[in-house]
Amino acid sequence: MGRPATGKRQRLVAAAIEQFHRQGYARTSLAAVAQAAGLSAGNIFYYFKAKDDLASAVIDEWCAVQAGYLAQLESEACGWQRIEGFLQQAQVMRDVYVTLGCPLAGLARDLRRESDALNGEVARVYAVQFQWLATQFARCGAAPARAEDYSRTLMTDYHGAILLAYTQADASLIDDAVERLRNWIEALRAASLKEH
Amino acid sequence: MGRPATGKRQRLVAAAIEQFHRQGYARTSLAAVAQAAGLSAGNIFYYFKAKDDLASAVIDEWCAVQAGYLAQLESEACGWQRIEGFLQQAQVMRDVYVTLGCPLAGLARDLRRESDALNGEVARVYAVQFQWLATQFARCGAAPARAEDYSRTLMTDYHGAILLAYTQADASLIDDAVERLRNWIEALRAASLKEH
DNA sequence: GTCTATATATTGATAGAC
DNA sequence: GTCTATCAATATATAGAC
Repeated sequence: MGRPATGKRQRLVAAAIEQFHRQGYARTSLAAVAQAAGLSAGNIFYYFKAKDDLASAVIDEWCAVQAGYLAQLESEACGWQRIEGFLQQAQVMRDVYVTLGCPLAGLARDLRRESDALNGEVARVYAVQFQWLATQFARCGAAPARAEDYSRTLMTDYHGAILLAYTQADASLIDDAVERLRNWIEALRAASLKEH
Repeated sequence: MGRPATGKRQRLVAAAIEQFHRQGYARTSLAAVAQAAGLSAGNIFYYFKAKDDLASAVIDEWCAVQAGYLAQLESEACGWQRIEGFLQQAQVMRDVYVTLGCPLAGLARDLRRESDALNGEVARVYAVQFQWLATQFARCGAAPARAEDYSRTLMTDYHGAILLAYTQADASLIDDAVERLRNWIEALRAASLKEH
């Protein structure tokens, strides 16, 4: 790969993730990212030959972060508890979401408007969540089509709550949605127990 | 007000609305907005002394557009039909939402990251929707606290669907959410009829 | 292979002409 | 009151030094 072992590339990606989230892609200058990572202004172009490439690396990192988080969740809990564990992410990150919004939603908008090349790349990160949830619902006994439908319902309500909590600066929209979804999951579980 | 009668100001706002939606706030140059409105590059600063002021005018216009749309809905339908009419907005605008996302959500992100002065201004536009829905639910017989809760539930699912339809470039997420919410509203209506 | 000095383009904004 | 020529700052990107 020819990547240097100094870890500067990783530091650049980490700095980019934070600044993209905080200020958005367009407003974040490569010079600022380089500086935050301890490099001189123009040096970042050695590691990423264009701003697009840095964005691409950021998306890859988000995919890895999400996959890692969900894998950990899978090792810690079982069945319906895994799905409820997913909801906890919104509460753990609540204040960040209210202040800066969901980083994925921000990136999705920024990158789709900025570069055709990156169009749809962020969808991959969401797809990780969609698919993981569908898998969990299926393992809880839902038929494949049902499992996917449940996943989409949960994702829609979940990310809608994060979005509006951000725009309205009102954390209670997240709390309410999480409670609503918990009740919904409980009802599904009760119904599935009845069947057997 | 001292505003010119030529309508140039209105044309600037209209051009800004479209370009902010299409490319985002940061990437939209004032020169491009001026040109789209038929003015020379620097002339826009006569009508808006800073980019912030143009953004502020755009938000005001969005508030007026939303209020106008909801007032029309109120004159065309009654009771539960009004709430179902609200859902239709997502289906009428479906293709635009999938391609460019919800313009309010885009503005909310852009402006909040760009300027502290405009922080929370976009919340006013969403608030128009929140409040209108709560009013309609209340008129359908829901207690005030319940009506507000219903409004928040509908808004969360509704805007979540628009968001994910955009990020995933998948219109069916909107269709599914609208159908789900229609059924939910029908269930509420049936339950309220039972009470009386 | 790693980094720095510099080019080029574009931006938001202003001073001042008509 | 209306608009134009121009500024100063900042951005991405490159050529080439170490």
